[in-house]
Parts: sequence; structure tokens; C-alpha cells
Amino acid sequence: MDLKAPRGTKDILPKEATKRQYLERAFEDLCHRYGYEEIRVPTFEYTELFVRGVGDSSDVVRKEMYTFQDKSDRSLTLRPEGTAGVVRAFIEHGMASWPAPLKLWYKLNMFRYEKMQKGRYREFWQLGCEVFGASASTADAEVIGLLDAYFAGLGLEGIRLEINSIGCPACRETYKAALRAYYEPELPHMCEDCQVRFTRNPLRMLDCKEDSCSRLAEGAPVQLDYLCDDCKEHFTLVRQALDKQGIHYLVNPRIVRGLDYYTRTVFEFVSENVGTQGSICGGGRYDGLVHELGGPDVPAVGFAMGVERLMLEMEAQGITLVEKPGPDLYIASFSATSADALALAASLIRQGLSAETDLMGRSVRAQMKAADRMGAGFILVLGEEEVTSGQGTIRKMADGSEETILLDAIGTYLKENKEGKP
RNA sequence: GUGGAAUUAGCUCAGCAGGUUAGAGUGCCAGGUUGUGGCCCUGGAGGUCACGAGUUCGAAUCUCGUAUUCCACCCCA
Repeated sequence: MDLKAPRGTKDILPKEATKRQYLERAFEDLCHRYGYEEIRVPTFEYTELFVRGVGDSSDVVRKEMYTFQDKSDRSLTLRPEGTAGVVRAFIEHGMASWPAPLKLWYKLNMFRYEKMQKGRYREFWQLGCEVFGASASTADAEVIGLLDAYFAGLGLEGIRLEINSIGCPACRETYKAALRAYYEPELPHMCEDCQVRFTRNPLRMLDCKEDSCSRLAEGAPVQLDYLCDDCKEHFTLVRQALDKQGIHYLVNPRIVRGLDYYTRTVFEFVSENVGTQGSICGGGRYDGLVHELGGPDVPAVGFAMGVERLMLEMEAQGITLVEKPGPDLYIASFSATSADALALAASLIRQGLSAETDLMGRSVRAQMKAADRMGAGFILVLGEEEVTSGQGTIRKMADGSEETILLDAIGTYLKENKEGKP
């Protein structure tokens, strides 16, 4: 083998695909019951979209994008996240004139050029939701509630919800001023990066991992204390709406999301089981993004959840998902009757059942073993006798009981005797 | 981008003070009365010991490089 899947990518083999289908269907079903509709957007966009949307001060844009030139020399980028593309589509198709609110969900693969680690890949999948047009706190609380319901429905426990408010552009300025006032006297003792951050974006000083800087950060003022009245009220109402749904959360004033477009509410669902950082899902409100990308002034809130991390969490909590069910009937045959067996299987499948036959030319004994291994509900040996007489013996694999049956009646018989039917 | 660890059959791993044809479990295939499963028994296929150099009479075992994965930073899903 000299060719491998590219670094950071992986094949999703049938066993894992089955698990993913389960998670995805549960999500889709829940979204539909909440009134969300699916949207699919292109795998790549013009690079400019992400630079303007996600923000050129974010790590994602600065060093993690898969960017390339196409044959007409346009710069394109494989999407590193979903929101920017969805917002672009929202604007491009005039969705602001659609009945509001517009509630969308998506299932998309994302691409980020990063160093590999557990729960971190260069191609990964996200399930997400976006709500456009609703500025009310209940929209924030709805998407969070949807996630809470999703995790609960999967049987997951102990995933911690952390929320914060980072205010609107107006109160963020007030906060930046407070930060600068706090840091200014200490500036000479801080690292070079922070000297630059001080003027460009003091918020990032809070993130600095230099010992001296991080010690200072502990005593730094917190955005929550500098919210304007509107933002403060919004945050209070979000919390109340969460309380009424019985959702537990932790206010974490230190949550600083990695993408630049967030306003007011930001939140994360975190766990100890999915790698160093533990974030399974992140989201928040982004009231300014649609306008910033050239659209009307439409508020929005949403989230994205990492499917691979979700799967790690499921595994860590010991939640096993149902395996692929075996066929309702396995029809064993001989070389002389293999085509008859195939025809019988095809007929049953057209009746809505599942059936398989041997494609390997194996002995009946080997076919029995195969049927058992794949978890077939019933088995029927179809030899020349059976084909001639039009009847055969059907055996229930679970207990070995057998019945003589007309071949024409098998469909009806199986429907009446399948698992789950009395 | 910085540092550390790992890499032997499909999978999980043993082997290594360097020495003839590289092992186990599991999985896979076949057989155990010519038309019958789950247990059990027997046999078989499957590895250029990640790749490439080097040291050596001789390397899966030592050294260096490359790749991949994992872990810690960084950051995010």
C-alpha cells in the first residue's frame, strides 16, 4: 500500500456509517419536530466570504483554511465552518423576505488544516442549526433547548452547558476601554504579543498563555459586568427561558469563541471525554453578520456540533447503538436453484421485506453459517424439490422451529412473524 | 506552528542483551457424511515486521531521515 487517505482524513466504514446514520437521523428528526428545514450549501466558497464572515483575526482564517486557486484564478476555500456559507445563501436568495423566523439545519463536512489529535480532523462533520430573523431571547433558548433534548434523547448525561454574553458592538467598546484601563499600568511587564493585542484587540489578551499575562487575566474585568442594559436584559431572559425548560447551565464569563462574528449569547457544550478541549458543540448569536456580509440587518443565532466528538462521547458513556439488522429471510440454494432463490428474494424485497441469497456458490452448510452470522430472522433452503413442489420448510433462526409453507405465501408469513409483531 | 511517544497478519498484540523458514488470540475461508446455523474440533489463506537509507558477517530488533497515528502546547467541532 503506497496510497493512503490524506492526513487528517479518514474513511467511514460500514460499521461506523451505521452509527452516524443513527445520530444524524435522530438530529434530523428532532430538527423537523422543532420546525427546522434542511439547507445544503457548497463545499467551497470564495475565500473572501470566510475572511469577511469568520473574521481575519480568527485562527481559523489566519492559519487553518484550505485555500486554492481555480482555473480562472479565483481564490476558493473549502468551508471551515457552516455559518458563513448559510448566511451567504440567505442573502443571495433573499430569504429575509421569507416568512420569519427562518429556521434551518444542516449536516455538512468541514475542512481545517490542523495538526491531528483525538476528536480533531482535517475533514470533519458538523450538525448545525441557524435561526434567522428572531432577535428575541427565546430564539437563543430554543436552539440550546434543542441541543439539550438531542443529548438527552441519545441517552447522554453529564454534558456541561456553559453560557456567556459577550455583548453587542456598543458595550464591547465600553468593555475594551475597561480592559485597557486595567492592563495599561502592567503593559511593560507583558509579553510582546500582548503589547500588540493591547491596541488591536485587547480581548485576546485574556487568552494569553504566558504566565505573567494569564495571572493578570485572572483579575481582569469581565465582559458580563460591562453589558449595556439591553444586552444585560437579553442575557437575563435567555437564562430565564433555559430555567423554564429545566436546563442546567454554568455561566462562564471566560468563554471567548473562536469566530469573530458572535454577539451577545455564546455557549458551549463540553465534556471531559472528547479530547483536550472537550467542546462537543459551540454556538451563539450573530446579529451583525448578515449585514456585514452585505445583506439586510437581520439578527441570527445558531450552533454547530462536531459529529466525531459526539461519537467519542457516546463511546465514552458506553452507549452502544443498534447494529445493522439482518435480513428477514435468507434463502439458501444450490447452483441449479440459485437464480430461483434470487428471484424469490427479489419478490420479497418488492413486498417491502428484506432478503438475501448466496452469491458465492457456497455449500448449504456455509450458507447457514453466513445467514446466522448476518442475523437473518428466518432461513429457507430452496432446492429443486422446493422449486418443483412450490413449497418448502422455513426455519426461525432464533429457536430452530420449522414450518412447511407455500413459497407464494412466504411474504405474508414473514410479515406476520417478524420481530416486533405478535 | 513547537515538543514527546508509537508504527509487527483484516483487528488486538507478543517477539527484541541483533542470528536459521516471524508468533498468539480474534476475524476470514474450507472441512468434520453427498441438502442445513449458533458450541466444539481440524486444516488453510493472510505479513517485503510503516517506508528509505546506514551500522553489521547478519536487523522486526541498533542509528538517522520520511510518512502516518497518538499525546501535550496552540486553537477549535
